Amino acid sequence: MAIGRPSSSSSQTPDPGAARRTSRARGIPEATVARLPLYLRALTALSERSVPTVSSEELAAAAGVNSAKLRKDFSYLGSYGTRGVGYDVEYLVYQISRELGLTQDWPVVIVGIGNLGHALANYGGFASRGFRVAALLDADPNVVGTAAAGLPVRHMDELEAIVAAQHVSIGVITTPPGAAQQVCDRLVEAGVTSILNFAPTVLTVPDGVDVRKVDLSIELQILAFHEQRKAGDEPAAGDSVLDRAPGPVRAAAAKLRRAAGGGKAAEQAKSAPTGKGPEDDLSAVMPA
Amino acid sequence: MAIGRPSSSSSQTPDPGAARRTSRARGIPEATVARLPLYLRALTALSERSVPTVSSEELAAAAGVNSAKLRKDFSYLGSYGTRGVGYDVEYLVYQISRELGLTQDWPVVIVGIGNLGHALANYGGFASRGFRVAALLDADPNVVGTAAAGLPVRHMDELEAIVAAQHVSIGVITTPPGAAQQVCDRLVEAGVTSILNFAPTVLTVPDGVDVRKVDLSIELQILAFHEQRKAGDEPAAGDSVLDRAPGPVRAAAAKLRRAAGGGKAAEQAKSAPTGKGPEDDLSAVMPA
DNA sequence: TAGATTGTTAATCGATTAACAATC
DNA sequence: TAGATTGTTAATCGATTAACAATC
Repeated sequence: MAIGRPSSSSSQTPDPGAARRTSRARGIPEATVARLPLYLRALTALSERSVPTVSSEELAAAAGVNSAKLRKDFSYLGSYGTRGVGYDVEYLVYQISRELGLTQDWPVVIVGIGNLGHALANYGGFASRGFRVAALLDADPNVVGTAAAGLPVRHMDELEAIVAAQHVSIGVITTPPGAAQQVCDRLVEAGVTSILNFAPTVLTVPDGVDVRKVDLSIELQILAFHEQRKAGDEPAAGDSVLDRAPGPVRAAAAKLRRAAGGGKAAEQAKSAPTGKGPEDDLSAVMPA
Repeated sequence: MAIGRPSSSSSQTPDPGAARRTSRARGIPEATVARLPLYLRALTALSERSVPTVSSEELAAAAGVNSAKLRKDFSYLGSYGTRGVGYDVEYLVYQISRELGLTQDWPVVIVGIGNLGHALANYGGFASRGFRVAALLDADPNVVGTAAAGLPVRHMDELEAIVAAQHVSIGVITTPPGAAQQVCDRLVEAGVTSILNFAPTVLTVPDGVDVRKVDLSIELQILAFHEQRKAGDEPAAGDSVLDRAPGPVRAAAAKLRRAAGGGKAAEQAKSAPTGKGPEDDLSAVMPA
């Protein structure tokens, strides 16, 4: 009954404490930190339109949150508003930028230059927020040497030198899932302490390294869950009556299935789209 | 002090209630729904290795969560385990797939075929979970007619016909931010009721339409926040002593700045990387 | 001053976690 | 039976929200 890699040290999702404690040290809840970029984006748009001040109600609407939450969030940063008036747009842009660490330069490396790596390399929203692409890296000799977003793709072998020379602390992984842990290990070994992982893999990292994950398919699955419930409250086709039977009946059915060494449920599982196949193979998208 | 579009109806982030209530109707908390895809992925890997059963401890490690949370999550689905033994892998794959609605076919349209649209069109993780790309759409005549992932890119004008003919209920927006709301409106008008938005824009949709958002830059900003705190607990450069002064002093300083019509803080904000510039312009990434 | 809006309080709600009885 | 592991309970924690006093 062995499974894959034991979680020898901390991995991404299971240490909500690490990140939480870090921010709690300055008293800013993680949920608030996650919303600061939304506020910053809305404020930047106002700034570009030369709007001098904005109320919590207006800014909340622009950011897509409710105003009580916004005021609560801002209260963790300090008292930056003026009662009866609102918030000074420019000042708030600066304070939030500073709080998020965006007033400094953050060199990042992107590893795995497939379509997604390309998309990220070209993403204007990075550069405008202090993130600078220090290097694009790939293991594939056919990709190395090509250009993406005006930068040459360099070989993975140069990783350590680049990280050291440019003081890179943030790495972005856009490799196929099979290469992700290995790439992660090398990034960490080279000195990277924050990783943004686009590969559908659970990464294991030492304490002190933060991993965040963006999963292109999970959001779609969550949408499907809710969509299914809109259509009429019935479960999907291919359903067995047993699946909705009371607990004890279900448990007995499960036992029978196991005893039969597969049987009905296993057949259903195999006919389901999630059964087998090249799961999560992003090689077409993400050469490494 | 006017800001952009008033939130005439519900928009994505501010209605945590809508999605929550939908799932609560069947008793499954939203946080649990969001983890089901993680469990499914781990289980699928076990299934491919022909592992027959798995304990909550092992599966939790593979999915990157703690085992108490996993058992609690599974308890909302029913009693699918066997005490002393664990969970039947194939059966659980099927049950979670069914719960997420992945045992049925979900045709999706992708609008905006830049690098990111390409990456998504090629993403193997979609097809293997019941998501079928019904059409790729773009407004740019130079893009229309080219091929991506073996499919022809079709013109936006065909949107309504495609959605109707193929019963598309899920749309993916990978356009530049300026086009996103307009595209969203057309999707909704055509009958789409779930939207996955990659454009850095707050979308406004009518009740009954779900929007989820994937933001390529927000995760990086959250990492920067934590990274900044690792370096030593000092705020970034460009800092004023006033910024860390007690509340009343800060408030007074803010008032002075406003009275002076900008002054020090505004200058700092302008020199900060988030000040001005082509914010969120993904046109290089996402032609529409 | 009167009106407007912030910052904070307190109640509520949902999520997490450890512990353990139930039971295979 | 003895060992293993689930499913559930209850405590704790963090996040959300409405309401309103403070105050511009």
